This record gives sequence, structure tokens and C-alpha cells, in this order.
Amino acid sequence: MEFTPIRTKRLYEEIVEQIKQLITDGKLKPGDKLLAERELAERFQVSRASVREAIRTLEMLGVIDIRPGEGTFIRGTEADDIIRPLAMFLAVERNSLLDMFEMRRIFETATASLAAERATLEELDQIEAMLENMKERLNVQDPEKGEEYDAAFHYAVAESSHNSLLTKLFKTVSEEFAKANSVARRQLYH
Amino acid sequence: MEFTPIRTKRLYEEIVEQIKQLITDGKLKPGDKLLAERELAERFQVSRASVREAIRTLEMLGVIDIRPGEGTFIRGTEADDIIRPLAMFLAVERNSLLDMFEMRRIFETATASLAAERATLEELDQIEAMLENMKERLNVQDPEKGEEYDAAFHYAVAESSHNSLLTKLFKTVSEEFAKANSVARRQLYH
DNA sequence: ATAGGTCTAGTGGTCAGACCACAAAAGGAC
DNA sequence: GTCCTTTTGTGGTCTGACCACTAGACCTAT
Repeated sequence: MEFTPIRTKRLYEEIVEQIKQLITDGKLKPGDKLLAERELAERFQVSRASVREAIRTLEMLGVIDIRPGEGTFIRGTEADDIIRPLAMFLAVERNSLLDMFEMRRIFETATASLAAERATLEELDQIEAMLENMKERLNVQDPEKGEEYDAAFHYAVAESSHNSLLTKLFKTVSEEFAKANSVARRQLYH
Repeated sequence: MEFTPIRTKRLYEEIVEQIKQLITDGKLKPGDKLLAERELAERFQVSRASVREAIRTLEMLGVIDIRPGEGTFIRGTEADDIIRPLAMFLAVERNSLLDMFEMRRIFETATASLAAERATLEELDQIEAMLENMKERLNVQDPEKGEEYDAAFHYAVAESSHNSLLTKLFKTVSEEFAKANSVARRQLYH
């Protein structure tokens, strides 16, 4: 026999669901102001605490922007840090450096390949300039700076892929890898 | 002159930070039970509401597992849905179908390439069997079922890449793409 | 007229204390 | 021992309150 585990939905989940729906339905557009917490509580017929937990969730998802004293607003896709949840995940679960390294290489290859097809002339010029820059600095012995330039170069390539989702993921994974890597290196010295 | 905008940290952020630290430091291991909400509130010298908002955040990140009546527990990397935040993000922001499509293809290629190197004999057998299965069903006219088998096949390949992080990301993107795609198709009919 | 101050309403952030439903452990009856 | 009841601990929710901050209206002295 097959039984499905029962999981009673918590109130805040229901609220998150409804608000998400309003956004996907286009009834709430980026920049719009969400109703005040007290107002929402009344509409949903729940306590303010529940509304706040829902809002916390939406904030984590990068869906809304909370400005104390003003209100909460629907956020557009623009914000670079919208994939923060993934970043946090990676920050906590840095068990497998190798996995992350692989991921980064995959993204690197993918973005480069797309960029090769789509980069504008300006972008190409810029990338070329950065490459020159790197070569010059290469002579100087400064591994820290070197990594910085390297990252900047790869980001520029990623941007040229003209796929914002891909770019964001790449950046996130790259940054977290860099962090995890430097931590690992430091532990190695001890 | 350069001024940096001031953003006072909210209490719950501080709490999230500290708990995350405990986990990365290994002082809290998967399966461990977190202190009760009331207990945490007392230790942190904050109200239970703040603790709860922090816990909501950690839950979103898939870092903890909440079992009402029992307690909250540190979750291991195992859980497949740990990247739920990303999934939710994709669910809300399904503007660019093309971007998602590209992402999926990239993952497909990447996982396949890794799988080619690392798949065990058993896995290869299994993949082959699934391929046979697909061919047979191909004659029957059932697009819905077809997609299912297709997805299963790709997942099997992804698993064989032996990179859990990559596999999870692939699955997440795939599923969300499928959803967004079917929605788009339905809208097309109207 | 205008720059600067003051006041007021609205909003998120936080708190304290309470009750409920559920799960696990402890205790008791047989 | 086994089974049932009770107790205890836990997350889920509610209420009502206060604070800090923002924006806008209003006011005032130059």
C-alpha cells in the first residue's frame, strides 16, 4: 500500500503561496508596495506574527525588499544578489570543494561558449583589455591581486553570455568557491 | 566623498549568523537537535518572535528540519530539496524561458560529460535499459509520458556524474523549466 | 521665498505572555 | 511484560503593546 505522509500546511506557507501567486499573475509588479503587515494580517485573518514569518521567507527568496519605516516592496529581477539563498546554502555546505570546483569550471566553459557567440564588439574590446591588464600584472608577485583580476575577467566573459540567470549562478558559485577555497588553504597551513 | 549607506542589522539576521557559524564550525552536526525556541530566546536575550524569524530563514535555506512537537534538527546535505530556495526563485521569476532552457542544456551537457567518465558499469546498464524503454514507448502516442521518461533518463545520467551539487542544481532547473514550459504552452492555446 | 525645525501618522522591528495541538516520555493499572 | 493515561516539552499561533524610523505636512525665523 502507498500512503502519502500528511503535512499540515503552516499558516505562513499559505500566505507565501498566495503572495507568490499574485506576483506570477502580474497583479503585483516590481516596485509595487505591498500592504502593510497589520493590513495583511487583517485581510488574511491571521496574526501579524504569521504574516511576518511569511515576509521573512519572501525576503530570503529575494522576492521583496523591506524598508523599515516605509514598507515592503516587490523586487525586480535586477538585483544581483537575488540568488542569495543559493549562496547561503553553499556557505553552509562547503563539504565538497571538488564539487564546487567542477561546477565553476562548467559555468566557465558554458559562459565562455555563449559569450563567443553573442558578445558585442564593445564587450570584446573590454575583455581583451582586461586580458592585457592581467598579463602585465602577472609579472608582479601578488597572488591575491591576481585572483581578483582573474575573477573580474571571468565575470566580464559571463556578462557577455547575455544570460542573466546563468551569469548570476556563475558569480554565486565562483564567490563561494573562492571563500571555501581560501578557508581550506588557511587550514592547510595550520 | 564616499559614503556607505548604513543598514542596522536586524536581530534575526544576527541569530541566523551565529547558528550558521556553529554549523560551519562543526559544533552542530547533522541530526543534532537545536535548542528549543524558548531556550534560544533566553540564551540570545531576545524574544521568541525574533528566534522564530531566524528559524524560518534557516528553514528556507534547508539548513534545519522542523518537526512540530519534537524540535528542530540540523539537516544533512542528503535531502534532495535542499536547493528549494533556488526552486522558489525560479518559480517566481519565470520571465526568461530561453535563459532557463539554455541553463538546462548546459547542465545536460556537463552532467553527461562527467557521467561518461565516471559512470559505473551498473549505472551504464541502467541508463541503457532506460534508453531501450524510451524507444519502445516512442511508438505509442503519449507526449506526457514521453517527457516523463525523458526526464528520468536525464536524471539517471546526472546521478552518474557523481557530483551531488551539480545533480541537484540540474534537477531543480529542469523541474522548474518543465513547469514554466507547460504553463507557457497552455497560455499559447488560449 | 526658503532653509531649517517640529509634529504627526504610518510602518517595520521587537517584546512579553498566553493558549493550542501534537509527540515523546513517564507513570500506573492489569 | 503490555496497554492506557498523564505529564512534559515542543513548535504554531494569537494578542496587544512599545520602539525607531520614514515621509510628509506644517510651521518659523531669516
